[in-house]
Amino acid sequence: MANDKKFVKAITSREEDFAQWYTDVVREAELCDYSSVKGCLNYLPNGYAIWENIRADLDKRFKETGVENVYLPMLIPENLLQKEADHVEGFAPEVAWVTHGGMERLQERFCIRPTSETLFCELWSRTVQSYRDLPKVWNQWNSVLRWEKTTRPFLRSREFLWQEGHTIHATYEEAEERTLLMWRVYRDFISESLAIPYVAGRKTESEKFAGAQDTYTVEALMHDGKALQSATSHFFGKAFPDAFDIKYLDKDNELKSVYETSWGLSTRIIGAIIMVHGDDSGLVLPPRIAPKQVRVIPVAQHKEGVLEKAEELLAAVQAAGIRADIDDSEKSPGWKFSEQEMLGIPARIEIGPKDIEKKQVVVVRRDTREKIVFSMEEVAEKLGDLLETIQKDMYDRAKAFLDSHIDEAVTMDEMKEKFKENRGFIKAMWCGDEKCEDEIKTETGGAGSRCLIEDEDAISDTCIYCGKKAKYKVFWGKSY
RNA sequence: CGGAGUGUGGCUCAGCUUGGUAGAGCGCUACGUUCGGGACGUAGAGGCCGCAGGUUCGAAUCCUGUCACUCCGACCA
Repeated sequence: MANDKKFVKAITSREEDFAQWYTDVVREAELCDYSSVKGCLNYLPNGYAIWENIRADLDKRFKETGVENVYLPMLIPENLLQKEADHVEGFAPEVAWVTHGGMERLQERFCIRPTSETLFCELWSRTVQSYRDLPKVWNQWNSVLRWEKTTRPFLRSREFLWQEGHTIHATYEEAEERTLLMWRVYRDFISESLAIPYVAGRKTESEKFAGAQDTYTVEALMHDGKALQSATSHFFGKAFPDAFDIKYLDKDNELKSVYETSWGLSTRIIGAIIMVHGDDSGLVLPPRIAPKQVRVIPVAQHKEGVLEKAEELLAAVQAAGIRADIDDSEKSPGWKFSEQEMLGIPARIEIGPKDIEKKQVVVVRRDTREKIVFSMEEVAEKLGDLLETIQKDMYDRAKAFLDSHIDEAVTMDEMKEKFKENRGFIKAMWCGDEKCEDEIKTETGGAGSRCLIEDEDAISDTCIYCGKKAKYKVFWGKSY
């Protein structure tokens, strides 16, 4: 009777209904709460703490490359947004407008920023005059608003948190270098800190960011076989800055154009962490960004000395530089185990009367559920290594999953068949014609071009769809 | 924006077909017993049934309108 789980609410399994599993995890791990405004989230402590850690880690990496942080307004006058044609066209359908100030209708309406290229450019057009003012390598941590029709927590919300980096440079080469550098920073961050493997490359013409000359993407593979664009770095060339008339006087006394980049990573990445690492018991967080890395769970804590010993252990673990807490609530141990697993805390320490007697503790890994017995003295010092092992194993498992979901195809029939049996990425040749790209997406039931593959040998000479001469090798996949 | 669905204590839902003034489980509070994989007992607190009209002696229930949310598509970080 003690283990009768009839009334305990379990989350939906991943195999049964992946979308429902995702929603269950988000809710049960208390990452966020649906607000009264569609598509806007209440970030709860568990979810926001993950974002804070992502932010701290990434911000450090940015600053190591010379990035400076700034903050620009949330409102953009309509005329500014209109300045770059492709950009307006790209964002117009999904911007929200502020039309009134108090009771009075505004002469010119403001849009709530969907992104801030225009504000940065307007600022630089007034302030950049000399080659001595270059480059500008700026970033801001903020939120943006896009009036999405369909929303899902973290993956697609109307307001979302992100960072948007914007830079201008004197030369084409320098700007391009920066674009590639930030792309590198994202890839390192995502694989090293989040334990998420990826495929990466340049976007096709149709998949590029509105107004960009080149867009470089980092694509992660979710457990259901769908891709998630996890970070992007854009090279704008000088079209955008020229539209805003950003000009500087060079050493040779000539007025010259600047070259621009922008790059961003959003709270969407939290969705990737959930869908890459999570399992049927809930969230599994990579130790490096987990708000709490270890939880101490006393067993039979009412018994003489248990709680004291547990507190002692917690202090020792914290002293070793590990983010740890203790669950000394009145709940049963079983409940606490499940809770710790749901929250994705990478490891727990169980300590009860039997352990104290034997001067040991039981450490349980979240990712594998493996139980390891440590002596009381060594646990604090060995935990750090264990967390690193967990981090590495999580990456390796995800990498093995990704590798086993990458395949290639030469004919459409082969491609369609492979998308049916083994979702993920399929490599195939493409002529470069947007029509073929569209048709491939339609025929495969939604597998679009994810990115170009530019460092590998061709599979064949002809486009998989039309049979004409192939220009590109491409990763195709269904995506979020 | 198309298709489908749902709005009833904090949560999940029953009640609606056939109108009579609101229920269950979980959670919450207090006390007691428990404690190595989501414990149990007893006693409590908590809801003008999404909103606005209408029909009726009487509406959670029937009618009209409206708003919101969820899921599936098309569009997007």
